[in-house]
Amino acid sequence: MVAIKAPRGVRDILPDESWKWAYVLEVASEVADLFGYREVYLPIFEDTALFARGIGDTTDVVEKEMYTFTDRSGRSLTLRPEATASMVRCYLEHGMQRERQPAKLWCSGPMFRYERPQKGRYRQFWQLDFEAIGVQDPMVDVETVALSLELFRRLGLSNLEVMVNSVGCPRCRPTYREKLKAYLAPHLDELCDSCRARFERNPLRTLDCKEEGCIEITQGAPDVVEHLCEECRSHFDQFLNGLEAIRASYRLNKRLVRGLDYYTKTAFEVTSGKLGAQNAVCGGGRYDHLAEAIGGPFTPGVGFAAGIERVILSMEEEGASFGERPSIDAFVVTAEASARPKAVSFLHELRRNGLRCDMDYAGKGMRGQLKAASSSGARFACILGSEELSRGAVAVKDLSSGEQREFPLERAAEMLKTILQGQAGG
RNA sequence: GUGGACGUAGCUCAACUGGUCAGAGCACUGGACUGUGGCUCCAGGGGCUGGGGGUUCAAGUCCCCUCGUCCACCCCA
Repeated sequence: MVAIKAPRGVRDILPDESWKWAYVLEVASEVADLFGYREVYLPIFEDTALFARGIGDTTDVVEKEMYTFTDRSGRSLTLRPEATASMVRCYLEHGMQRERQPAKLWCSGPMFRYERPQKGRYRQFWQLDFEAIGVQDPMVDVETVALSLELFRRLGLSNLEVMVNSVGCPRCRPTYREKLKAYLAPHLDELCDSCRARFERNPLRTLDCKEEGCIEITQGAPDVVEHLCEECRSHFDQFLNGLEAIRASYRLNKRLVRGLDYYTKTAFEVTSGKLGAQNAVCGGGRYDHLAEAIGGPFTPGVGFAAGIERVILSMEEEGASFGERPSIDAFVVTAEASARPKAVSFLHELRRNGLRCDMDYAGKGMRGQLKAASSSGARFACILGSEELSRGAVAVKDLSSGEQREFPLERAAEMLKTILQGQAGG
């Protein structure tokens, strides 16, 4: 038993799993390239005010889920709960408005939220984050959705549902908000506790409630989409037309209200039918006033984040491929311990030729070394025996067929490389 | 933060109503096979039964606390 264990809600990604992560990140990187998104590496902690102002201080994330601490100089810092605010901060800080717009950026990395852990929900979790900052064109919203769908398509996810909605803007939302409140007011005592609390602070969120009673009440509530201002209405129509144009199947979900304050106009979420309660595999939308909230000039933007843990869980549930699991080409074996220096130099030679290989360092006998070769998954065992060495040769055994041949020691690396490349090529 | 289930070797799990119950399989190590793996057989290492307290002649088994996991709520990725 180890004395100190990993804190609650965080976990180690072990080798049996890490190669799957590498695959997802590789595919994400390819798709980013394909869509013209450039990668950035952002800090994992930021000034607390960035999130408090950017995300909104009445949101659950800011109110009760942040890992906030004071550093030695007394500054309040917070482990990022999401990446969008950081991305916009990065854009503003580096004056990217001077470049061609929109700035299309992506990043990946861990996010932190203090929540009760659950399947697909951790306190440290990884996201892929894609943001297009600087323009209001609804076609960018379409491209954002298209990017997420292409990413999931390449990852082999099929059991997905895309939900879209528009949450309006600071011009039309207040009007709608009042209409909604007026509608809800007479039913106030029938709503659940949390919805009563939402009524004042964020009435739109009552639409998102899963309580039977609340769902029933909100059934007849005024419709967000019906109350959009002309600009939002037009934006939403163009967005939906764009989705039709790329033949994306989506579902209009009038109850889709994102939990972060900065969303305007487009909101969307992709859910996986293969997950449990935490089934959102990606979520995002437009945030035209986020930059202003954090002290910058008006800077529209749209983007989304995908949860890597959930993507991988869904892929496993759907039996999707993670590409080829890394393995070894050759395992070097010595018959006598005296040949070990020779083995080390041979191993080095193989590696210089690009062959993935290994040898035993645990002092096993020849039999044990071959067992190790076998369980390592190596294609070949290269056996350095005194007889072979005396003729300047190495015995190369194909571990799947059992066939064994002798190669001249100084040409073995090259010959093995040729054999392996020949197979890779066809 | 709320509710429920659970916590025995690295992993998957046994141990009737508290009484040789601390075990098996897999994995690991070694051997049968003194220079040839995968199969088989044999042997071995490894657990203060998550931690702490209590009840009892006796607790893995009952009670309390705590930590953690899982599921759901909440919320979201």
